[in-house]
Amino acid sequence: MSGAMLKDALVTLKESGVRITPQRHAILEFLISSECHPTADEIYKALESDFPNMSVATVYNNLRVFRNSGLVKELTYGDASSRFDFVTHDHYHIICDECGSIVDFHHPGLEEVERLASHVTGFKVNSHRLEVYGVCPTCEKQASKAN
Amino acid sequence: MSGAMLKDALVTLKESGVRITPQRHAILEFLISSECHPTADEIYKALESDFPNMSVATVYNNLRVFRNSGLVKELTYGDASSRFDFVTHDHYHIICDECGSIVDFHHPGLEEVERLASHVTGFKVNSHRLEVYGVCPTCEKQASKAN
DNA sequence: TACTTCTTTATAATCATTATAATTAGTTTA
DNA sequence: TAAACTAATTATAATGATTATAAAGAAGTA
Repeated sequence: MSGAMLKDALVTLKESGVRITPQRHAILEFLISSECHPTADEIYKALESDFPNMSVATVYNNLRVFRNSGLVKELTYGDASSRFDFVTHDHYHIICDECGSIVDFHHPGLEEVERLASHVTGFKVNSHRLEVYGVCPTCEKQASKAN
Repeated sequence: MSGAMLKDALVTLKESGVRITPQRHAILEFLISSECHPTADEIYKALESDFPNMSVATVYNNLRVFRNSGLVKELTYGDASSRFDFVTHDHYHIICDECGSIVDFHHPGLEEVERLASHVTGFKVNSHRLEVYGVCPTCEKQASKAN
């Protein structure tokens, strides 16, 4: 399960010539075990006790390394902090407009949309990004209580 | 065409109690006539000659006003500047990984995906965001020339 | 062990966006 | 139309995420 995922990730890195440092190991491990798509700062804070001297720059640098190796996806939100998601199987995100919580859901890939887009625009398609927005059950409950 | 769109937009604003200032008029007009999803700064620079004293804050403030009125959509990209898109009919965007250019394309709404996401997660769905990424014909051509 | 190279750290810089306070300008009402 | 009220604009400073830089440290290699 998650142990194997970590091992695979480390192999992938090594094969592309990236050194495995304790910091990289810890960041990867935290990302894999994390359920909540952390920000760079959350990772930094979570590892503070184990790595009191680690710099925020190290977190950012390594997240970029992981992203370039295809191990990690960056979820961007304008002015707010990016969130980082360890890539496992394909999934999409649904995001609460009220509290910002992110939940995974699975759906077959949208190849048909990619094909149409490519056909209409002449682009060579690489990937797509899909997010659904709404109100999570918790916030929905609180809203109905308030009324 | 675009004249009517501007008029409609002004009516919408007035009806929701938003004052029509020369700056707002100009920003809206520029957004509607623009084909290229400008950033706040691009709008600011484009209107500099007509409004030499206008502040960047004014551009940001008004883009937020327009967004809250549903006239404008904000396209966010992590660290980079947001881009702003006057809402006409529903369309999606395809974005070049090389040069960043954004092209519109039309596709029926993804209600089926929204339904599934809602069913699986228990969220009440409000909206979704879909973007396709790839390489535009221009960049593709340059790449093949380089080889 | 010495050397080269990559990584980390600490810190400063950058840049988009927002907050603040003072001034100006729409809008309303007498 | 003019005073009065309120919202909008301006100029500027502040914020906060991310990146650049340079020096110090650690990993891999001969």
